[in-house]
Amino acid sequence: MVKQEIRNYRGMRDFLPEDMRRREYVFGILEEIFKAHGFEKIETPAIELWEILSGKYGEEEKLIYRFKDRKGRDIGLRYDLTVPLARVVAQHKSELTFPFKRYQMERVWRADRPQKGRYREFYQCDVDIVGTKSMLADAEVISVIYETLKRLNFKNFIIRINNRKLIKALYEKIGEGSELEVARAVDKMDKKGPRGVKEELLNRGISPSGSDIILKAMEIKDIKEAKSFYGNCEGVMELEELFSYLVDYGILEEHFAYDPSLARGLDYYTGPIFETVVRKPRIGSITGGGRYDGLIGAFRGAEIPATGTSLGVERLIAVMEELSMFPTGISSPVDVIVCHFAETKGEAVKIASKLRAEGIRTDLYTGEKDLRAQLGYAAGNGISFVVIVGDEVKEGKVVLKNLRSRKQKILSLQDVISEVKNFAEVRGK
RNA sequence: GUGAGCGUGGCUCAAUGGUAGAGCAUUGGACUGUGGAUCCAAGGGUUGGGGGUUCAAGUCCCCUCGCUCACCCCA
Repeated sequence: MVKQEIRNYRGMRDFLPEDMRRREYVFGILEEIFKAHGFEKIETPAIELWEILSGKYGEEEKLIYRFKDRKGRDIGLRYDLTVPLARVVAQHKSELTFPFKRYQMERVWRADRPQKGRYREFYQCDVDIVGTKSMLADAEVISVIYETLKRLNFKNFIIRINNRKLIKALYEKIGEGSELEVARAVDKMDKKGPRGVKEELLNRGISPSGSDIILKAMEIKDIKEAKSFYGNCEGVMELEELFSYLVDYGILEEHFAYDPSLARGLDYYTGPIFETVVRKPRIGSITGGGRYDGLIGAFRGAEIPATGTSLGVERLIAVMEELSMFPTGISSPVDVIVCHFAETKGEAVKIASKLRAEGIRTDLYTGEKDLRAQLGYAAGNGISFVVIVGDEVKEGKVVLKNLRSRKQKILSLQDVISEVKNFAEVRGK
């Protein structure tokens, strides 16, 4: 037999139990918040027909995993959850009620080169509202982002907000290059500063005077200034309305801001765009989204407006890990483990069953090692309570040992149940 | 796609161009009911792969594959 490589395909990860505990904690909170805002969950296939995916992402299209099936049909792995949503809406329009609020938490694939916080297979969590042009929908989406981050205990985050219409207006104002080139250059403000952006603009063939106008627009600090710069255009009015709602939602001003340099790479955005950044671990954006009124129309004649965001769970987790933001309570999968000796295995099974029937999360030691090793197993899994089934079982008693305090007592099964339940409840809060 | 750094037992890492090693893990034995123990012993490697320089290469050079980080772009 030829020695085979045992490894993952590049950019693909295995999630071991320890990883999954943290992941499910985050997923659970996301889902809780989505549901609390009236969003419903859907799922769509990993594979889409190529024609569904093609032409939606601009230059990003080269990062789509593309294959042929056995009959030579052109297919691809989904690149995000927004285009599949657009297909679903176009395809099942008559079965949906609008405005349609849905969330989705699934894998997406990108044939990118991996690096910190970036993988070829990763989960995205999308929340979108389809079928309304109201800025209230955009505000609702931003509120979900805000509530989620608050709930996960994020402190230093800022939701940057801009409007594609203002980038377009800026491009029309100077009438040089293309909207996309202006967007690309302006987007580098964060990393390269004004001088770097100017250089980018000049390299892209935009005149010095045009560049100066753009740089001036980049100095705009708030929506009021934007109004005097752009006039009473649609882009400004939308943002004005949006910002007033954000205040109504109670979103603190330190957590959102008008940012003229936010552009976002994807082609399909048409209105307000937003993304969340954290200062501390340098990891790029943790959420990104915006309004895409034209995308669904690309599948279906009639235009259906939509807005939404994607939350980058992988990056949320990366930040939380780096800043030790996970609560300690999620370290143990069970409340109690039942340990036993050669002569008491049968009794141990019965006791474990009774504990489980009481709704107590119970592990039963399934190995063949001695008590010392069984306690080691319990400690290694972060389990708080051990029930030791020994000779005392003849008198209807077992040993309940608390691994944290190292104290133990001989109790009846009833007393064990109430003691463990008590503890589990306290910890649950 | 571009650039940089790194590849040594399953894992973490040693080894001036001069006999490939340690710790952990694994397996067997000792230890009969209290925190992954301890003691004894064993197995495990074409130093990612290929070529070159040299009396001699884990070490130097070239190619290739892989990993990591950055750029581009993105979550």
